[in-house]
Parts: sequence; structure tokens; C-alpha cells
Amino acid sequence: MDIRDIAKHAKVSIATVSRTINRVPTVDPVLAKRVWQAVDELGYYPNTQARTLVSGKSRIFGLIISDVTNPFFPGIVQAFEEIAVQYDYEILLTSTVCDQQRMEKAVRRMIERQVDGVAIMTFGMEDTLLEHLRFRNVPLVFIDVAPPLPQVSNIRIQYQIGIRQAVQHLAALHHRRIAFVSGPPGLKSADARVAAFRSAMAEKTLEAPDHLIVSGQHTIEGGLAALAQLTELPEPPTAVMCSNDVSAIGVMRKAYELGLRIPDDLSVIGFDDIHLAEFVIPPLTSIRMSQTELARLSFHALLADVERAVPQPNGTEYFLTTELILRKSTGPARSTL
Amino acid sequence: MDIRDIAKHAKVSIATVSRTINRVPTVDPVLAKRVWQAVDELGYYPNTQARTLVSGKSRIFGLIISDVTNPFFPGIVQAFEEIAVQYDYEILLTSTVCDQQRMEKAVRRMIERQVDGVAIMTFGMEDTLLEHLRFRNVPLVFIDVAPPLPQVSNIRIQYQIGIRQAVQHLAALHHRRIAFVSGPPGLKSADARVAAFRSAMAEKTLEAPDHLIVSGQHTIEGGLAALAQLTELPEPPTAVMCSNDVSAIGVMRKAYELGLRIPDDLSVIGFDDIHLAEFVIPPLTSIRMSQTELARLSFHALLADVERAVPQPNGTEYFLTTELILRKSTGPARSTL
DNA sequence: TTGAAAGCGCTAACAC
DNA sequence: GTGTTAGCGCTTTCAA
Repeated sequence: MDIRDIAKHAKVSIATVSRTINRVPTVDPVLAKRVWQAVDELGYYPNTQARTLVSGKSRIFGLIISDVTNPFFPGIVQAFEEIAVQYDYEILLTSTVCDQQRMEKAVRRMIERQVDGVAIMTFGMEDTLLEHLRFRNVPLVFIDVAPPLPQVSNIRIQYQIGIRQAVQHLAALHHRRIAFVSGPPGLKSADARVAAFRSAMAEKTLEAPDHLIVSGQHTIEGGLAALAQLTELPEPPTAVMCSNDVSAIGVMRKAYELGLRIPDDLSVIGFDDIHLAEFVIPPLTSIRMSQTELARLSFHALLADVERAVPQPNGTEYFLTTELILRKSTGPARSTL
Repeated sequence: MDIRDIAKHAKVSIATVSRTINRVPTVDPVLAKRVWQAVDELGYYPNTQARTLVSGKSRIFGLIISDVTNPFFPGIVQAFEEIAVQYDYEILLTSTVCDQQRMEKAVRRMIERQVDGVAIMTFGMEDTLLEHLRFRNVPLVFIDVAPPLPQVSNIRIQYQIGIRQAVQHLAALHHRRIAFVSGPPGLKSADARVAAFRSAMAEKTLEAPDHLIVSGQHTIEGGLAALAQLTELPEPPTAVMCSNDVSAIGVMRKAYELGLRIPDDLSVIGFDDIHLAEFVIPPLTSIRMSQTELARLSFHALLADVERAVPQPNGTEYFLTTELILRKSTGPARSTL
């Protein structure tokens, strides 16, 4: 079943069928009607592969994330897909689990499938891999980390806004020893959060000594270990801010194991504001970084690059704000400490 | 950059290049070496669209799920992708959020992209939609719900195994009023769990009256509402089993709000054993239905259908077992009740 | 406004 | 064992 069958059935040429399907306005309405009728009767669906082959545009965007299993990403995937469907794009999702081989394969797959652009939300992607994409002028969009290159856009997350709000909130509750459970060191988006934390603390003339900044690897297990480490300090923190919600959940879990009540004994603040944050016990105060908005920005960044005839010399920058969402996991500092 | 460039560069015909790339064994090693060298030097990647066009095989499987945002699915997506990569397949993911329009569009997209098979893990998919796929002889695999049709396989989940274990576990802890928070009524995989629950209760000569079986919609919010409803009963349950972990989390959350301690005041058992189950507070006892295994079975079901020259008259059935995973959310029944 | 025909990048049948 | 060539289903000139 192909365009020729439709042509035969509608008694027109295949060119007319093609034009009709593609809504070229110059087609005689009478013929167009016959074509649509044939399409309907035969249940014809155009073959995207063939279209791609001739047009050179696959209408596929790659989406590389580090781990679908991390609750932060599904929200993005969902939103990204929703917009993609709307614009008649397909999405090639790949969850690299930070495995170098998987990334390599991901890039290869994307190129072989002729993606029109790639959104990269994973880390540890080697430059040589990116070169393969850049070499083919595939538009790219990064979170946080893009160097200024043509066809490479960047979403800058304004961490300091939400983090400052969080620190101010804790300070107002008389917390002074505030710990920070960071993400994997070296990961730009994690380092940026630490930096924002330090500067927000400095603004309130609070100290942020190194021993109060521990790595939580952005995982539940990491959060577990981080709080274990923090509570062994001679002067443990009365509040802990986490670089993401998942590690905050780990921290809460460990607090439970240690018999620390939240927020009475320990205040906890997460980052990302994943759906689940609202439903953990107690509901987690978190810094929202809208996943929907992030997906929207990424998609439109790629779309803009695709539609732009001449590439911008320096890519484009987009900004995404963050904001504190107050729930029940924060309370006044324990005066006894 | 195409196969011709490689041919020119390696001083062979395009046929030889094609054979080399496709590892046809009869190629002269000397020529093959020249080809690979050219491929390397020019950074050539074969164009999948063109390959698909001629071979008729896209090496794409569709994966239709109801909601990536539901923590049950990411594990499946991850596992499915992992196997797909291994077999050089691509996956077209779509999260329908149970929206009829989205499903329709999903099916259309799949057909247009010439998928070689579709795994359907959503519900409310109308038969007319499926007909479009069946009409094109696209192999299909369902969870639980497939009628016996050629090219339509089915993964049967053995709910009763795990559910019986759970009921026996609760019975051993002297629970007699055990509630069941079900999924959306009409959803086959949810109804099957209710049925399994009823029969397991009957086996232990325990009653399972209708007022102790309430719908939790498989959502956190549903779980919240379900427990609210159950605690208003004149004789509230001492234990509640949930049709999935997400609603169990909702139940736990509501218990927290109501001041009910788990497991002292109320025992809770989930279903699915999502990653998170281990990390909620307290760790959730759950019935495991391996997501990895489910993905593996689905993938291989499709693969088998693709590779089978003559379709089986009745599709194939696969079985997936379930088992109770004991954690901390279950304890002895409160004797006072 | 419509149709004939070339060609997108590749595989596979066939001839050498 | 290798090369030539005819399509795969579609879009898009170009002529009519």
C-alpha cells in the first residue's frame, strides 16, 4: 500500500497525491477530495522513512538523559514528548546510566537515524562524541554546560534564586549550621548548586565550612550515607539542603533510621521539586525547577535551530528560574543544639 | 556523505561497501579492509531510513505505556531500552496518559514510522485502533489482555502467587480485617489483582466484604482517598493491601496524616515493588513483579514474532511470576481492634 | 493545475 | 568475489 495505490484509486498522478497529503494549496479541490477519500478507504499512512530520505529531515529529536529511573527525568520525558507530538516530531529517548559505551551507542544511533537535533541532559559525555554530532551540524541543546558554539544552545538554570530563598528561609528559622548534600562532584549542574549555596550563605553571613558540604551523588543511597556522615560530626547540622530531591529522600530515610524527627530535630530541603516531593512523609520543602518548562525550552531551542537557515554564531542562551516551595520538612532550629 | 563516497574512496563498488558493512562473509578481506578504513576516515554512518526503505524492516519497536511519570514504568522503559540497544533496535516510546487522542496519534506515529512491533502496556486502547496495527500485520504484545489472535502475544502475570503469599503473611500476623485498595475498575490487570485477593482470602477462610475493597486508582491521590474511606468504617481494617505501590504510598501518607503508625496501627503491602518501595518510610513490603523481566519478555515476544516467517495462529503466551518481598510495613495485628 | 521523471541512500538480484 | 542495476516510497523539479 503506497502512494501509487492511492493515485490509481483516485485516478490522479502520484504527484497530486503527494501535494494533497502535504496540503499544497494549489491542488484542485475536486481532485483533493478524491485523494482524501482514497486515503480513507484504503487506510493509507505515508511512509515516514521515504519522506525523510528525500527531504533530509527526519522530524526526530534525540533526548539523552542519564537515567529514566531517577524520578527527576520522567517529568521531562513526558513534557518533551507532549510537545513533540504537538509539532509532529518523534523522540528518540536514551537513558545512558552514565555508561560511556551506552553514550557512544546513543550518539551513533542518533546519527544513523538522522535526528534533526539532540537535547543532552546527561553528563560525562565526551567531547569526541559530541564532535560526531557537531561535525554533521546537528543542533544541540545542553543544560548548563554548553560552550559557545554555533548550533549549540544552552539552558542556564538560575540556581541562585531558589537556593537563596531556601537559605533565607532556614536562616529565618534560626538555623545556623546548615549542611549541603551535593551531587556528583564534577557534574556542572551539581557544582553550580554548591556554589550558589556558598554564596547564599555568605550573603547571610553564615559559615559554610567544608565538612558541612558532603556528596550525596544525587541518589537515595548517597543521601543515606551523607546524613550518616553529617550526624557523626561533633556539631551536627540542624538543617540540610540537598542538591536534589532523591538524595533528600535518602536523608529523610536515614533520619528515620536514626530516630531523628523531621522537622523537629532536623530540617530538610530538596531540589527539583519532583512530583513525589509532595507525598513523602513529611511533605518535602523543595526548590522547584520546572520539568515542563525545562522540556519546553529544550524543545523550542532545537526547533529554532532547525528552522534557522543560517546558524547563529554562538548558539542561544535560555534561562530557567527556580523557586522555593514550602512544605512540612522545615521548622525552627532546635535551640538545644 | 554516503555509500558512494566510501566506494570511491576505497576504490570498490557500492555493492562491496554494502556487503562489507553488513558483514557478508564472502567479501575479500583486502577490499573489506579498504572499506573499513574509508568508513573510519570519512566518519561514515549508514542511513537507517534508506536501509528501512529497501529492507522493509525498521528495527523499531513501539512501546506504549500509560504514564512515564508513574514510578512503575521507568524501570520497564529502562530495561526495554537496554535490550533494544543490545539487539540494535530502536524504541518509540509513548506515554498516553490514557488520553484517547494521544493513543490514536501514537498508533498513527507507529505505523508511519513502520515499527516492526508494538508492546502495549496501557489500557483503554480501543479495538478499532488495534485493528489498524493488526491490519498491517504488526506483531503486538499485551500484558494480560490479549485475545487469542495471530501475531498477538500475551504476558500473563501470575498475580495469585504473590497475592496468596501476602495474604498468608498477614493471616500469620493475625490480621483478619484486610482491606484491598484496587486499581481503576475495568482495567484488566487491576481486576485480576482483586480477583486474586478474593480467592486468596477465601483460601484462608477470611472474609473479603465489598466495603473493604475500595478503588485507589493506582495513584497516590487515590491511595489517600482510599484510606480515608476505610478508616471511617465502623470496623476499620488492620491491614491494607494495595493494587500497586504508588497507591500504597498514598495510603502510608494518609496514615501519617491521621496519626496511624505503620506497622503498629496499620500494616500496608504494596504491589509492583518499584525501586522506591525500599526507601519509603517505613520500607514497604510489596509484591514484586519484575520490571526487567516484564520488559525482557515483551521484547523477546516481539522479536520472536518478527523472526517467525509464518505467524502462529494464536499468538504466544508468556508467564511472569510474582513474589512477596518482606520489609517493614507489616506487623502483628493490633489486638485492641 | 497536473503529470512524468529524477533521485534521496541503500539492498539484493543478477551477471560477470 | 565483485560490479551493475533496479527498485524501496516519497518529494520535487520541470514541462505541458
